[in-house]
Amino acid sequence: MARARKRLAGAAGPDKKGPEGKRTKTKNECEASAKVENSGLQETSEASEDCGKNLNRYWLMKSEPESRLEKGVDVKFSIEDLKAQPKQTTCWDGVRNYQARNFLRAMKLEEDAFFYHSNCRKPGIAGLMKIVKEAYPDHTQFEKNSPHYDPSSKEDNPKWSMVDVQFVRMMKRFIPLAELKTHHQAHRATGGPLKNMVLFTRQRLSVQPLTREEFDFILSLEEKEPS
DNA sequence: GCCAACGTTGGC
DNA sequence: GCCAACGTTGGC
Repeated sequence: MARARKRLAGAAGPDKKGPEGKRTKTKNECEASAKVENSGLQETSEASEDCGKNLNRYWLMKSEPESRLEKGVDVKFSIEDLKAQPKQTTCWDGVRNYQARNFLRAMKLEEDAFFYHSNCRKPGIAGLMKIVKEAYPDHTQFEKNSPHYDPSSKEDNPKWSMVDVQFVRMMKRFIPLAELKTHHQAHRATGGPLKNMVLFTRQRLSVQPLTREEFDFILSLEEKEPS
């Protein structure tokens, strides 16, 4: 059950109603399957380009590898902590942002996700994990002692979700945020694969999608010398 | 520790 | 429904 507390996502705090509702965007042509009902994030491509087989999506999930107390509870959870879990699996609890939650709900079994270290001395991508259980209610929203307790959420209509993730491997080398940013900035000029990477276009979003091109490009960086 | 970015709250 | 105040995220 992992005591682990992942980083909550985005602004926090209890809420009332949430910017839900007007989630309409959808890519209709692909129908039912992979629709991420969230704002106008990944505007173009992605979801729509592969109605055929790869409805697969790729993800980046942030967690804090260094100790920090939140309501008296240490929220530290690094990739080493994930490796140390039974079956190297944990539930990704504590996400309290609607956009991030909607991405959690869009995740499918076996999809890949980068494990990102945030709010630390060396921010960046540390490793790879995969989704091993699709979205279900985050129990910590009902736990009064949890830093992520949400008194406005009711058991018969849970507001927040989580998925289970399993460690896959470490990156062959750690990919620092600064390096990703350098590529992002270059790609904005050249039209390269990281030009729209959500890590830079939507700050503070702790669960985010990547395109296949972004995912593959980042994997290719493993083979290169640090820039 | 600073502070920019940005989501949320609540008065009006 | 606008928008200023406020709180959080997270790099530096």
